[in-house]
Amino acid sequence: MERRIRTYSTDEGLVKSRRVQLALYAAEMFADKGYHNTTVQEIGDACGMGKGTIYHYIGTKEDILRLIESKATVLWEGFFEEGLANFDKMSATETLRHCVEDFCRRVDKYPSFTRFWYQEIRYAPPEVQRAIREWDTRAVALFEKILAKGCMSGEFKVDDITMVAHIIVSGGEMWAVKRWFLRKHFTLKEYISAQVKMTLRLVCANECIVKAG
Amino acid sequence: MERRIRTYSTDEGLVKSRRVQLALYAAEMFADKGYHNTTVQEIGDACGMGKGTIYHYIGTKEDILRLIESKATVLWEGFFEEGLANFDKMSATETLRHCVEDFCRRVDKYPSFTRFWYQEIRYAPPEVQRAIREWDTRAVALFEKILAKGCMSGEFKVDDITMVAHIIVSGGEMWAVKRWFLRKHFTLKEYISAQVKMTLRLVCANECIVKAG
Amino acid sequence: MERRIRTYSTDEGLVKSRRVQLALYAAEMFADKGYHNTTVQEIGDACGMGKGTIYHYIGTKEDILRLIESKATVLWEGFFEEGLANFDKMSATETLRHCVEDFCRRVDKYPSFTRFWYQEIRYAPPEVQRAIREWDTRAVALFEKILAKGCMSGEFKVDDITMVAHIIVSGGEMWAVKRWFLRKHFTLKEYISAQVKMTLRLVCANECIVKAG
Amino acid sequence: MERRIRTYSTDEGLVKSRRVQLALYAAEMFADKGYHNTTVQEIGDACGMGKGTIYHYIGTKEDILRLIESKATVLWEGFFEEGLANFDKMSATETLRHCVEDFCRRVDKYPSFTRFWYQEIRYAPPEVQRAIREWDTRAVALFEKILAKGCMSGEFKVDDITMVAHIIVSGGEMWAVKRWFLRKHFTLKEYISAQVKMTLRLVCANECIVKAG
DNA sequence: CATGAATGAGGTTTCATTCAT
DNA sequence: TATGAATGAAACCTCATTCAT
Repeated sequence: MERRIRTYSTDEGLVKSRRVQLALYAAEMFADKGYHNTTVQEIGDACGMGKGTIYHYIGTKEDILRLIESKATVLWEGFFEEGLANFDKMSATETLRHCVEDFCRRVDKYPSFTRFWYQEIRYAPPEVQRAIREWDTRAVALFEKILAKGCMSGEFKVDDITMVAHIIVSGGEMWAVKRWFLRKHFTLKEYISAQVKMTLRLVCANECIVKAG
Repeated sequence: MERRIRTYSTDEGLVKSRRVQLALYAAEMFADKGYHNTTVQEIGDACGMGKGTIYHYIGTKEDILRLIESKATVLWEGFFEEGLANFDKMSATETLRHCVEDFCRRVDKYPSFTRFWYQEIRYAPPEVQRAIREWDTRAVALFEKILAKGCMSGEFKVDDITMVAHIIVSGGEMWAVKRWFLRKHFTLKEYISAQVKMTLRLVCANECIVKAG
Repeated sequence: MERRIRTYSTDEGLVKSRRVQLALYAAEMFADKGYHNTTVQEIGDACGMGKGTIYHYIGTKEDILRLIESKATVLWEGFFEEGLANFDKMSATETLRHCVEDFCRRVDKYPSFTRFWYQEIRYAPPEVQRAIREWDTRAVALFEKILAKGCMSGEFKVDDITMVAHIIVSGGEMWAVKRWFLRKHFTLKEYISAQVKMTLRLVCANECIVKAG
Repeated sequence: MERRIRTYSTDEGLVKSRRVQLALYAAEMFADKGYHNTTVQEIGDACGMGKGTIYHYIGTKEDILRLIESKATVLWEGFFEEGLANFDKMSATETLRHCVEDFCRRVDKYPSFTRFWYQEIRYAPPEVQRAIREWDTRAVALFEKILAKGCMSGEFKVDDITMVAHIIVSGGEMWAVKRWFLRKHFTLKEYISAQVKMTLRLVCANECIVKAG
């Protein structure tokens, strides 16, 4: 997707590095002030680029949204692969714990990305919206797989796999989205451990007796 | 807060009704297209008001955000009171179930409010941001109270009350925020029942054995 | 063509009058300073409209070119009809004389239109280019018809009708295009009479003997 | 005029050749797309020069217009001299025929010069405008001289020498300016022969009887 | 000498807001 | 009271020009 963005430069390395710079600063600023409250000028100031320079590496302000989206690859690099890599050697419980932790840590590492996608997605062009939701869906799908395996092995007992997977993913994302609240009460470590605990409680086989339903 | 918004009209009833109209239509439109992609003109068209007329009842486009926030009272009307009203007559479990259900239904009734607050809050003036978060915090506090009571009565066993309350609230809100995903998999009824089930599982006293944490 | 131009106004009469105003002033300015040396601001100043007001009646600066083209109808109104109306009552010679005169006078009345089309046509969108050339072609065709009739009646003797028609039309247009030169040497009256004389000389039946060819 | 254009180079030969290159390519491009739709970048691409290199040989984009004008010398090289050189040996008719032909051929050889001067002259600085019109005026003057001689010798009979000279020159220029029309109907050879014929008809001594004037 | 990355002035366009009717 | 025509501030974007390499 990034390939199609206009540039006046032919130095591929430079283009790449400038775009990374732009995406990083802009994601931060968009998450903080919103896409429409951030001018190209300001982004330029933040990156130490002139307004005109920016337009050597993008064609449109909207393209910055594309850049940010394409930086998601960095954020998720290895997440989906690693999660499943050791599937055989580890128990489902271990895998789940590992993935929940990893997921939360990644969210914490680039919180602006998550906030961005919750908040600014509407201003992005449709392909970007689709792409971002795709990531989300993939994450849910990963956890579905893990849960399914755990159920088959008898480690887990889950009524609705999709629902639990969704809760896990949303739970991780909240760390970025509801920062203002969560940071007041938890450290990252605490939050992660709570998420893990909660998750395991939701899936553990010897279910507590729920009196009504 | 709404009191301070400029109006050229002296007919209080008219002011009120016009503002309700504005808030309703605008909330919808902002949730759909975003604050900055919705022009005053369009809002006027949607409400059947001329652009000029709108400015008889507000001073600034931003004021519409204030109106929307103050309409939240309608959304939450009775929620906090009812939740606690029958505290004595009902068990904590019953109260919890009731409140989770009620919460989800309210989110479902005006999804644009929730989406609005997740997505457009950044464009609102600080007092409005604070006010909106206040609602959120109040909801969390309500569930904290319920959980605390349940713990004291021995019905529940919860490690971290705040965390669970937060999960409940976020879970409800997700119904509006992740519509695009959840509607594909669940009806409102299913979602609510899953939320309730999950919640109870998280708090039930005869806990499942979690191996690590 | 004008129909498709964006406007925010619904008052059709107003739209029309504003657009006429714009077209007139802009044609003048474009002919004088060129499309690209004339800012929308300046056009606004000239018409006594604010920059923003202009954009209530057009969507794009380019649209002004469309407006100008569509004002050509006014310039040519009646030209093609009248020319042929009295075809039966008048001799071909009389008709020719009349049309040449009329053509020159029209060019003189709105010289900026002709200069515009010689000079700025390249900046106009393709449909406008086509439309303008269409007018030119129609004018040539009119003279072709007159010449053909004269030839049949024996009044004229013309080798290449198209060529002569082209010369007549270009000759008239030059009055606007080469103003800077022609005005130094001729008045409009003189120019017209010279054009007529030249034309008749080119078509008269008792041809002079051209010694070589 | 060209002398005054800034250069950072001291190698006069290089400067000259670079400028010729620039003028040729740019004239073409300006005639095709217009001065303002042609970027310095594009001119550089066309000539195989870097954008920066161009600015070693000119000071301003406008200077390219100066270069183009000064390349007109090439176009007209010999035209004025040759025309009059054999004035004594040839009849006025022969001279006239020769010059009309030569004029048309030169227009055809570098049509972009003519189109350029009809269309982009307004974007050129005043001295250039004056210079270009000077060429035009010189051409008219040349034909005036020829016509005058022919009148004196009795070969021609012309009412208004200036007018006829103007018609000849414009007629030649039209071959470049109204290409889109003329090429559909004539080859260069046909056009030239028609121009010659027409010219001779306009000046021949045993005039046809024109009934009015 | 040649290059192209960087710059910012200046243009177009949008849209919240005012104000006369 | 209701309207929408008028406005201009402020945003995006282009591109001539400079300058370090």
